[in-house]
Amino acid sequence: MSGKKRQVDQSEREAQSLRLWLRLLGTSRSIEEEVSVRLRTRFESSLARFDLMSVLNRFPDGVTMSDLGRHLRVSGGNVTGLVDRLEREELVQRVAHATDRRSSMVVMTEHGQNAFKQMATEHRQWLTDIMAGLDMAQIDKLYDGLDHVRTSIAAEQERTSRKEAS
Amino acid sequence: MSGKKRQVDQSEREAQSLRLWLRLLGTSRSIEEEVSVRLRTRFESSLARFDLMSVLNRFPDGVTMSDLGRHLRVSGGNVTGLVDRLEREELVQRVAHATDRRSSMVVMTEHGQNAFKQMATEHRQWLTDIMAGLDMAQIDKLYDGLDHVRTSIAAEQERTSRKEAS
DNA sequence: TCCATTTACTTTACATATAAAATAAATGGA
DNA sequence: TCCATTTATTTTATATGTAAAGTAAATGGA
Repeated sequence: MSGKKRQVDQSEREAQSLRLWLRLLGTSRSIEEEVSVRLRTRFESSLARFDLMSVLNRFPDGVTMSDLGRHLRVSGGNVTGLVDRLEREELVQRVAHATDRRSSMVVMTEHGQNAFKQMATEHRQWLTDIMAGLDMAQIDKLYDGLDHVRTSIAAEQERTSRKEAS
Repeated sequence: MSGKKRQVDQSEREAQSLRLWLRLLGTSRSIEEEVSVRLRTRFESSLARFDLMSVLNRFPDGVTMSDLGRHLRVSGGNVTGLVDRLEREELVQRVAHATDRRSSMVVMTEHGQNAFKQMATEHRQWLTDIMAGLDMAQIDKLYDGLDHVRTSIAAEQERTSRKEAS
């Protein structure tokens, strides 16, 4: 009878995994949507632009286009378009690279820095408001739980890439 | 001195809320990317298409364009484009509404149903593999934690909409 | 030095997303 | 019945995303 039991467990595990994923995706999209709407209505901006400016804020000396793509985990073509539009609004600027003529360093303009500071302050408050129903212990537990998922994804990707290589 | 203590707590709460959001977003995007890549390479499909077909699978008698938009939480224009492309590949079909000439019912074709069944089976297994590092108790706890966030978002949206109305 | 290869970035074609305007049909009073 | 309003969908303009091809510069041996 233990064969049957294992089958039921496996099916239950699959159902639970799927349910967790759908809840995770739904929660994440709800917050993304809420934050997107606020960035648009308050600042005529977007998550993509805010994320890009966050990276530039962390590296005041500038970041190359390709490093931007790596930090944001998006393609080079995407970075080109985002920087083009932010540059048109004079929030960021491409600066010639000192030694590599293929490369450009992207930096925030002073206008960009001021705009980002305002956005970051409000953004922080929005997230605090959104999480207001959880106490600090719950937040910590959830954070740790998500960290387990992160580790588990990495392990699965490791398994998959090893299988593909063979 | 309790004023100072409260300030520190508040700042700590903001930092934790932001950290949780960044982890939630990162985890969700990692899985989305993993699933997207697999849907593309295995089935030449995408999350958007899979989600749309999931709704049609739940409602075998068909769903109107506007109901599709509501279920998927996307705009009408987006639904039009997705259904156009799926219809071109004969995975779904627009059928005239029985009584409302403005409306069309979208249904899956038999080809679409077969394709969806295959995708759903593998999709379920992918998520199980991705969550393989967590035991069932951890999955349940995480699910409950995310449910708290869901409730908290709803409460915040309630607060915001009440404020805007006044 | 020369050149094959790699690296950095842009361009192109396309999918997916929104908001806003357009179109057409249904609906609910006066 | 008539018409103002609402509802259902599409169209348009634009942003954001990818993959793949193209361009130009750097790099690392022979």
